[in-house]
Amino acid sequence: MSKLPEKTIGRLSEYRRTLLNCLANGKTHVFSHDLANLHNITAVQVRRDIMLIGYSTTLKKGYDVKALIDVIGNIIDTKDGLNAAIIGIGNLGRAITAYFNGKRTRLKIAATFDTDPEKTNRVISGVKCYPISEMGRIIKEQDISIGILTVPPEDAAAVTETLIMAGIKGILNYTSTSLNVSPNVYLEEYDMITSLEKVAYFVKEKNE
Amino acid sequence: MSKLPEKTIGRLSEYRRTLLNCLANGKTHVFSHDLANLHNITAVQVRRDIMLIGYSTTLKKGYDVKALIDVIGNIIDTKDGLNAAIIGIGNLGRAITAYFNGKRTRLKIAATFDTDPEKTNRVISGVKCYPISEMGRIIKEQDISIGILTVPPEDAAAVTETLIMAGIKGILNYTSTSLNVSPNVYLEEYDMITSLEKVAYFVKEKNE
DNA sequence: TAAACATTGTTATTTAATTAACAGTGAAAT
DNA sequence: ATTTCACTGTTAATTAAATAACAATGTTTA
Repeated sequence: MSKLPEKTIGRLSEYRRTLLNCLANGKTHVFSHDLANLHNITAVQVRRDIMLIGYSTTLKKGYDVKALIDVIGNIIDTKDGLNAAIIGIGNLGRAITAYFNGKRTRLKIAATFDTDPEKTNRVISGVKCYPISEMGRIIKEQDISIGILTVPPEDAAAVTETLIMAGIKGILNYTSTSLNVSPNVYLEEYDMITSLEKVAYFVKEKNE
Repeated sequence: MSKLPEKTIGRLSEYRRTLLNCLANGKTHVFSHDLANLHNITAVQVRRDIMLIGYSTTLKKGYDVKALIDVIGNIIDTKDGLNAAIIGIGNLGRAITAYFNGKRTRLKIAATFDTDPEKTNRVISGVKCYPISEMGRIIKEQDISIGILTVPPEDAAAVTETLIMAGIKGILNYTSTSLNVSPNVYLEEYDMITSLEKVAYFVKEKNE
């Protein structure tokens, strides 16, 4: 089951979100073209992704929602779940924490970190905030394997080093500082300014 | 100059951010491999992107930082600038507004919208917040062409419809609801849960 | 000055991702 | 029944993106 395309992984996560909605609305089956419409992609794309993860149905009544949720879960989730931590509990850190927690069973934000003494040693957005100085210890104690960076750009490099020393396995970097990590740490970067500038560019393009 | 690859546009935005940093640090020239290292990509990729936008240098002392910033600006920015609006000024909306404004000269967040009367008709993160009921009017008055959606997922579809009626040209959607828009509106979607799940998947992969 | 080197610009190749094409098959319609 | 239809699964073709290869050229070094 290894070697799934990166893009497919992203879509599987999205399919699951939609499927969970379907389930909540009492739908038991869903067609490939329904999923496609809900995600602005083609039905072929959906079927191909689902083929790649080895699920298939003999019925012509669409995919079994529950079964498909489980299959996707077995691909994306680990058996025992993973813990993540937010580093920098400003507006963005809070947004992510509040938005995410409780939504998934096998992935959770277990701790947050900050330098500001006003924020540390309190519970923020439902999660305890620790001083960054204790980060190494807490990460090991709580078995945290993913770090989400929402610190000011000038702190990103130093924080990353601490994270890696503490044995973090994956980093999701929301700062505008591009990071350099060894290949055994998975790194995903996202910059909101770039996204906005991209939209601006294509808006300009369309109007020419 | 048209038909630049989408990925190139994203990288140009990132190069410019780095170049502005270089300028602030007094660097006047930068090698392709310097830019590459700063972005975790190859020097070939950098040179190719720069080739595509038609900039070149005869010197073997790297690219002229200032000149390159200008060339990228002429690609990405419009002459007169574009205005964007945040819809939903919760934690995420605030984070984006505060993070973005003032960073660029030809792109700015000109207004924010919310339904909560506690928030409306006040200045939040430096920008005036209007009630969503006035969105159509304000968008036209202030010539806003980009909408950034940070509302709860259940409101996304309705807000989008209003935006499009008001003549918006591009949408950056941070809600978990996937949108359906006509092809003359540029749509970019980003979901943080998906990103986090992707990181979790690849962390799992690496440890097998 | 000439040789060695470093750097860019560009074409060719490879790889990744998407889309098209279509065979197979159960369900519905006649 | 049997024909038509609607869907799925999968291979083939296409398109987009990244990488490799290398010629051209200015710079440094001996």
